[in-house]
Amino acid sequence: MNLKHSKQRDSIKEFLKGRKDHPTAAVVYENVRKTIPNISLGTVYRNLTLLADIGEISRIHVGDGVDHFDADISPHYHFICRECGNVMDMDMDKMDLEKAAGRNFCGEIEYHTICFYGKCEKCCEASIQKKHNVTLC
Amino acid sequence: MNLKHSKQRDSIKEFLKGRKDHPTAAVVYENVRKTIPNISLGTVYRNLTLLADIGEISRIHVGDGVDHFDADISPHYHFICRECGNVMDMDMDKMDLEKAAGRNFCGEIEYHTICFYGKCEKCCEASIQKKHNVTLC
DNA sequence: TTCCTTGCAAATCGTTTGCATAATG
DNA sequence: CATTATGCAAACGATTTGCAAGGAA
Repeated sequence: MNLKHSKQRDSIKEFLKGRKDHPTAAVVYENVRKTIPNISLGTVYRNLTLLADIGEISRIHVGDGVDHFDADISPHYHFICRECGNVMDMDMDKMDLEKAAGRNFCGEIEYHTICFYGKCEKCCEASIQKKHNVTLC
Repeated sequence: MNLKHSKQRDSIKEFLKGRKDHPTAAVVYENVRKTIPNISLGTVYRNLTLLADIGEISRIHVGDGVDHFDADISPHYHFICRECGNVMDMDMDKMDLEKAAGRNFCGEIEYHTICFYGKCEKCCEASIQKKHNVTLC
């Protein structure tokens, strides 16, 4: 399978590279549409799938029923805010868990993912503000 | 909201308790149907969602596009075979990752999930058999 | 009787796909 | 030219929901 260039794919890649959050296909679509107004959702999905398949981006499952995409393919973990749904990168080293996991396991472990869930900084502040009716700086 | 008894919900719970794999709603439906032939898929979904919401079972997202359910609500990690799709429990201690994760993170971490991906024992054996055209005992 | 639960079918949501046309190399 | 990519719309699979009827407290 030989790839050919397309401005649609380039725009999708470029948009994704400029984001540190983890946009869904719908978000990618809405944004790339500003540059290429007649791009179709199908094209966005096709390219995201293709880019993920060839390893240029990664597809993230966080359990909210929607796929998220990430231009950062270096190994890292994610945090998902249960309040606002935001998906963010965790600033922590990749753990050497596969050796420990393999101790009681017959089979081949290829990789692992970790998702942390809770309340993000913004949502923590928001709930404090709401509770005490104050504005934090 | 007060719960009332129903044989449908009881059957769903009982079926789930008897399984160590992590059935999907469709699998639960197919099996509970053997006992209650006219149960509807909607009822299965409604009850699985309810049971998960009240914490009697847990809903697992492994990234295959389908929700899995688990009667074992004790903290543990999962392995997903990329060949056959099976979801199995990992026999390893829960890691104390949240302290390390919280070091560079402002916000509240409530819990975390880990999924290991690879090839399960069965699928490993199957590919060896295929490669060497032998039958392992 | 109250109101929770069900079965059924239709609706919804995210994603994929078929097809004719356009763009790339 | 051969082949890949696109837009569009229809199809799809998993899950949810509205509603009238049934069942538990």
